[in-house]
Amino acid sequence: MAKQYWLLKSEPRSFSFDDLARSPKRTTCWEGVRNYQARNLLREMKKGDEAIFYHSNASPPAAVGTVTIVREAYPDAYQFDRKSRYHDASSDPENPRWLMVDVQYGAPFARALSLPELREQRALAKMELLRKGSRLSVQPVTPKEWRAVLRLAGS
DNA sequence: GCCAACGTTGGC
DNA sequence: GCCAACGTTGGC
Repeated sequence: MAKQYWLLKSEPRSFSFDDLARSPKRTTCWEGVRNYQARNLLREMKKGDEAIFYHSNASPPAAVGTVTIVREAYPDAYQFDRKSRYHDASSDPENPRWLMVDVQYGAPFARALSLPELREQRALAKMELLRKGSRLSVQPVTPKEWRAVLRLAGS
């Protein structure tokens, strides 16, 4: 099975790429995905896959580095935590609705790639991130797009 | 803060 | 099954 590539969005005010660098083992669980399409993509992730770490709701919004999937999808415990903003009262513990993966810090880009700059790239014309109205927080990235992004980042 | 795009909910 | 109302995401 060939390595797959992904893009993960995070609001830096909640959890930034630097926060991941400072996390124990430079690893975190990717909790809080509450969208079925995004969840289905989490389920397809394989250990060793890589993802672009993207800062949404930032100024400017930007791709800032890479992470590696180090644990494949497992139930997101926060869905059963009444105090969590990710609590989902209608999820059945016998058949958990929401999943998460673990990701590990990979490499920072030599420079952040802002959303406007990404939009200028012809090689990225069809990238999900750049589609009008795209809101998915977990997105597939083609190998071609992956290479184009890393080349642009000078990585 | 505004608002477009999208997903979900729930009445019918 | 339709669709209006509502909530969320996220760029600007």
